[in-house]
Formats: sequence, C-alpha cells, structure tokens
Amino acid sequence: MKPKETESLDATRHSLAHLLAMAVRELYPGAQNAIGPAVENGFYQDFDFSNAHITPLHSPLGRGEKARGVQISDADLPAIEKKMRELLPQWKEWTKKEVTLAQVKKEFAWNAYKMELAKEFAKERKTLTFYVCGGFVDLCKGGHTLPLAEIDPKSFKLDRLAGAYWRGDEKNKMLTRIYGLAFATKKELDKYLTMREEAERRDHRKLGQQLDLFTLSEQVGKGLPLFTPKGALLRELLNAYSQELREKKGWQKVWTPHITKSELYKTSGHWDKFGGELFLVKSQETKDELVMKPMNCPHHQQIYASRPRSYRDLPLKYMETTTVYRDEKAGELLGLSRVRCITQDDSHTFCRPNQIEQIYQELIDVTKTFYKSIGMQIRARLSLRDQKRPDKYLGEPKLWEEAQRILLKIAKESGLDYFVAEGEAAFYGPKIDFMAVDALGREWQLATPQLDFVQPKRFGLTYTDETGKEQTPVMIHFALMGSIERFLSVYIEHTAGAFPLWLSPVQATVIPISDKFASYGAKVKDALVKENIRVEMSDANETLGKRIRAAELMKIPYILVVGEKEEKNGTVNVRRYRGGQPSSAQAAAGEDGEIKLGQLTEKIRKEITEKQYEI
RNA sequence: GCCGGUGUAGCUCAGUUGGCAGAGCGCCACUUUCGUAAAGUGGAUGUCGUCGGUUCAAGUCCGACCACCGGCUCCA
Repeated sequence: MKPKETESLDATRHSLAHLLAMAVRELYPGAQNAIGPAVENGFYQDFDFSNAHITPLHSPLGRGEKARGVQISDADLPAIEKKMRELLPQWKEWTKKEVTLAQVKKEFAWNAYKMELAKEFAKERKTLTFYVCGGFVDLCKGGHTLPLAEIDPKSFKLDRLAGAYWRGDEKNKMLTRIYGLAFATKKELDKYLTMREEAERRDHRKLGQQLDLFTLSEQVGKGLPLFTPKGALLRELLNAYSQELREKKGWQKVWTPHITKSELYKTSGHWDKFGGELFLVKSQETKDELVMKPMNCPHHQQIYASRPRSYRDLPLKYMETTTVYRDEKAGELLGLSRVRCITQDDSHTFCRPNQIEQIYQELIDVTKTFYKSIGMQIRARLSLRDQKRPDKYLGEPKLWEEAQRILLKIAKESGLDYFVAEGEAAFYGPKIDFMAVDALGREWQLATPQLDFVQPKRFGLTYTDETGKEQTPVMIHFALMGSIERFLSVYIEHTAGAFPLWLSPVQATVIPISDKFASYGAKVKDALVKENIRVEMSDANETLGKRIRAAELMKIPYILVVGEKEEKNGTVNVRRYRGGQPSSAQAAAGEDGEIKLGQLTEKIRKEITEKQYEI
C-alpha cells in the first residue's frame, strides 16, 4: 500500500472511532468516552459505562430498574455496529473549531476523561480544538480528511471487547475498550479476517494437541508445558543441530546447575533489573539465599574465572542448552510462547575486542545456515541505545559508541537485510537481533547475538595480553533459537505442523493394502529402520482410505503403500504428504509412485542429511 | 494483577421456560482384508471446572474460587 493511501485509511479509522463514540453514547446515554486513535488494522475507543444507562427505546430492561452502570458484552456489539451504520450517512463534513478551556468545560463537564486531557493540554499551551461531524462534537486534535459518509459501510466491523487502563497505566481505572476493524474495501476486510482464521487454524496450542507434541497440566502448573515423545524429539533434533553448527566453529559444551546463590545476580546486575521475576529457593540445610537461574551468563563467567587466562586462550567459546526459570505474570503466560521454564540454546564467548568481528561473522553464518535448513527467512535488526535516555543503560558511553560502531560495520558487511532500531538495546550492550519471517508474514525476534562490555568488568574477568598487562575480555551472548519453547510456538505456526523431513517426528508410514501383505510391509519398515529413518506401520484392520487419511492428518511426509504389485517387484508405492494419489507421470519422473526399496531408502536418507527444506 | 468471554465423555460440541446427561469422532469387541483422505454392527466411557447457596428438584438460577481464551505502550 502506498503511504498516501495508508494515511487516508488511518484518517478514516480515526473518524470511525468518533462514529463509534457517537453510536455508543446514543445507545448508552451517560457513557463517557475516552481516547480513540487509529490502530494497526482498525480503531478503538475506550468507554466508562459506570454512569451510563440503556435508553428505554432500545431496551425495555433499561427502564429505570438500573439507572446507572451498564455492563456490555460481545453480544452487544452488533447493535452498536448497526447504530454506526445508521448514523453514517449524516457524517458528511468535518468542522474544526478552536476553543478555550472554558468552552471545553461547558461541553464536556460530564466527561472526566476529556476534562483531564483538556486541562493538561491547556497547561502545555496546546491549541484546543473541537471536531464536529454528523452533529457529534468531540475534543480532538484532528486528522480527518474524508467525509465518512462516502466509505463503504461494509468495510468496517466491530471486533471485540477488551479492558484497558486509562492512559495505559495499571494504577488507573480500567475502561471498556471496543475494538473495530476497518479497511479501504470490504474485500480487504474479508481478506484480513481470512488471514486471521488461518492463523487460528495454525495456532500452536491447537496443533500441539492435534499432533501430540506437548500438553499442559493443571497439576503441574501454569506456563510449565510437558513434552510428549514426538515433541521431545522435535526439541532434541533442533537443539542437536543448533549445537552441531556451533561445535563445528569451536564452541564447547559446558554444564551448570539450575539453582544458585542470589549473590551471583546481585554482582551481575540482574537482581535489580529482574529481581521480581526470580523464583526463590529455600535451603533447609544452609542459610544460603538461593534462586532458580533466570539466565546462564554469570555461571559461564564463573567458569571463565576459574583459572588465569592468557590472550592465547581467547576466544573462549562456551555453549549450553539448559532451562532457566522466570516467574512471569500469570496473565502473560500463553501456550509455548510465554512460559515460566525457558530452555535456551545458549552460548557465551569471551574474546579480545579485535576478535568481535570474527565471532559475529561466525554466528551470522551459523544463523543463516540454521534458518535456511528450517525454511525461514531472516532479517536483522540492529538494536542501539536510546540517545535521549542514557540513564537506562550500564557502562561507559565511550564503550557503547565503540560497540555500536562495530555492530553497524558488521551488519553492513554481512550482506544481511538489516534495519536500525534505536532504544531496543539491552541494558548492558547493543545487539543484533535476527527476526524470522513466518508463513503469514509475521516477524519474530529469535536469535540474538549481544555484545557485553559490562558484566565481565563487574565480575572482574581478566586475561593477560602479549605485553603482560591485565585486560578485560568482551563477552558475546548468543542463542540461535532463543528459547526452544518460544521458537517451537513460532515454528509450529510457520509450518502449520508439516515439518521438513529431517524434523518430522514420524518420517514415513508403511501401509500394507491388506493383512496379506503385512509381512512385506514389515520388511519395508525394517529396511527403513536400518537406515535410521523414523518409520511406523499401520494396522491392516482398518480400510486403506482411512489409514491414508490418518497419515495425512498427522502430516507424515512419506506414505508408503505396499500390495501385491510391490511385493512381486520389490518396490514401494510412494505418496508424499498432500501430494494426493501418485500419478504415473510422477512415477516416470522418479518422484513419487513406484520405486525400488533400495532407491527409496537412499532418497530419504539423502533428503534428511541435506536438510533440504521441503514442505 | 485487572476488564470481558468460556468451562458438559479422550477430542469437537449440543442440551429449550429448572424435571431420568446427549451426538459425531476416538476407544474396545466382532464382521470385513480392502489400491490412495472416514467400511458395518454392537459396547464401554461423565464428581456437567471446584466449593457453597436457593429449590420438592440445579448442567440450567445466585455467590465465591480455579483453569483456559481475547485484551490491557501506541497519549484528544
């Protein structure tokens, strides 16, 4: 979409927020409306219904019996939407009027929220303006271009109800927010709704259940997922690959415990920042104040500090896949995407400043390879500190500038598609975030190499340089997938559960046409097992169609049908996931259809080893 | 945490104004042995989220709690 069109669409969305306010105030006299900007896909308006009542005209229930305080639910949205459409034709022209605070008070004395804003704006010496349309007056800074009456009444829709704190502050009163969706045309609105349905179909929580990958138990606790054999296999395969790629570049596994004295995080600086998120552990034997580890960097630094280091030892590359624990707010937990036990494929590298570039290059290489193998595109976000708020960050400004200069150079030279985001840096250093783009076009922050000059200094880490002087090493944090749980939530939705062959928990299923061919089926299965291919054989007690359907629903990449013809020729009839019944043309091209057993195992083996992305 | 919604069989869901808890899939048994997305017959399956209240009678009405879902920066 061109910027100009976006602009006018936003103006329309903002205007619709005004219309929404009018509709609500007609149906619920006394309802106070608050803010109402355009948002990503539509608009919203916050309301306080505590002084509202339903007009008798619209609801006989409202008559006197509950004069004050109305509760509304999703069921009321259609009526409000209908009212909006009714009012729409009158919204022909926008009139702007500059007003004084006194005039605002005269119009909006009943609306505490409008008054609060108006008083504030007056104090800031902003010009107060009214915008009037369709006979509806509202305090507004403007931005209305189109006569609302001209839009397609079907191009917008009220979406859902939500609670929202007044001005986004949880100390304030919670208002009822009504969200609407609006697009330039009905067609685009429908397209968006279809996309959202698709996202729902791909919801990792749903697929996790359908494909038997993980489960949540009330008895275990919120945000603590349990992985089934298939899910655990997925985790292991991904992690093994993540570690294998780094192992090839010199990273070495280390191991650290899951609980630690809280002292460690006081030294690292995490206590002040994340103290509230720590799970506390009580020792019955000692007086130690223990916590579940929320991250691994301090532990890895203790390994570094365990003996004197020379510049010849650097870079020192540690990696560890381990679970850390964070006590997230209950309302923020969600499937696998927000959990309280987070498994990181973590690594920490200690190096000299002049080695940073090389390490980054290695990490970028690893990242590119990994994401290519799983079929996701990546983009890099260069996260720098907010220039205006230096107090948010630890460390000397000079080190920051140097670090930011280095990262910018690396980003430019890596050939990565990158963009700069100010104010997104970690408190201890700038970083490059890799954003993965999923099948629905959504972007997710996953892999993140982060440069850290602060922690090594705090822990007093040193190495002896070639002149015999003590120096502080630089530390680079890096997790390829970030958190495996969160990564899986994204990846399940990206693939809709149809994983590439090398990651499929079950790679092939053998389906003998009938019991008569079960022994040949077993032979085929054994041949695949011998090649370390994950294969199952279905029980011939069900009809062929039903077994094929079951295999398709479980998204098994290779469906191998064997019957009389196959047994006689020593072949297998290959049907790929979602490929339908193999045609003779495919067979001729050597793709699906009849294929010699030996050729099949070779073909599958090769596909697995090459980790080709094929869904 | 807060606002709104939902909670009935393993899964997806029905259950009118309060009156003997249901369907499909799955599961189990038997029959069928099949050539590419659901064979047939029969059977088992429930603390209707939990606790309390109203009632002759509660899945249904009232209250509290729990879990899950949508949302809570984007300043008229």
